[in-house]
Amino acid sequence: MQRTTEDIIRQAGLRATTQRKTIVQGIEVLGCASPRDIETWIAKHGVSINTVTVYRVLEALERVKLLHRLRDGRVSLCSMPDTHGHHAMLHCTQCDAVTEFHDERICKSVGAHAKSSGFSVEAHNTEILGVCTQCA
Amino acid sequence: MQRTTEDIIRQAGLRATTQRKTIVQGIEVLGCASPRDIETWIAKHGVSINTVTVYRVLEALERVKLLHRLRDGRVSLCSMPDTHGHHAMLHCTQCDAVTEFHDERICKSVGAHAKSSGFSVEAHNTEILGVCTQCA
DNA sequence: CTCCTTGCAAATTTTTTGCATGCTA
DNA sequence: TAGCATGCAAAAAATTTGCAAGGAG
Repeated sequence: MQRTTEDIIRQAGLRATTQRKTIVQGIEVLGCASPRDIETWIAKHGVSINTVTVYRVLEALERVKLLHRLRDGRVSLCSMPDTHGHHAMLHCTQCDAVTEFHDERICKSVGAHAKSSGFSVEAHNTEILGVCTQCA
Repeated sequence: MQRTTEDIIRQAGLRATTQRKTIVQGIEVLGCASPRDIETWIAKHGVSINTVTVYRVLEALERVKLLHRLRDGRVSLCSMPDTHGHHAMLHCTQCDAVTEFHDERICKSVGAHAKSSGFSVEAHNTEILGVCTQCA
């Protein structure tokens, strides 16, 4: 797992520092979290990462599209950073787990609407709130 | 227009105060805006509304589903508050105009995915970033 | 007239910046 | 090593809270 996290970060073109690996793992466990949530989670698990560092790491991860920013200000890991186009996220409001999927049909629908109104699409994503099987 | 803004607020079950009407009109003009943007816009247009009031009004409008919260923390008016289910927003990154539409196909796709993974959907919306005709 | 809203003051919390030091590639 | 990353201190900005006064229905 350690290995994998490191690879993910490297492949995105970033240096795999301890802090970055830890933060990615934290988000992975939390599902989705605010900068504060992440800092707190890390603090509870032995080490400790500076608040400023958390912000800067999130900024870096976002820049290389390794994470999604949700509407409530929290972030979640992008599980398919290489897949371009639409990303849809099923976000469980109970446990905060975020499951992502790619849907070609949604892309097409969005594209059709954009085209008919002359809108040029740069990015699009869908956030779905609800309750997952575990929590139901 | 004044009349309409008032009706929109009333129909949502809120008291139509001067501040609420002004804020709704501000967001309408701005397309999408942060609490600060709204306060600034209003200040530039004669009157002045307290920062705290802006926050509380946004909170109230959100509660009755009269506005959307975007991923960058800004808000936009919901142009179809009565339509339940999916809301898709075309957000122009140049002029900040937000055009909303409802798409049954997207709903179906989302529903299909949710069903297959046992996820119970409460709400979902799509945010599309790009450039509108006016700005292209 | 009653209850919801607003404004004001002030506390909190969140986010940003500059700079010296530390650590990856 | 060279250059990016982190920590620390502190500033700036955003958001929240309590309470008295104001306004809508």
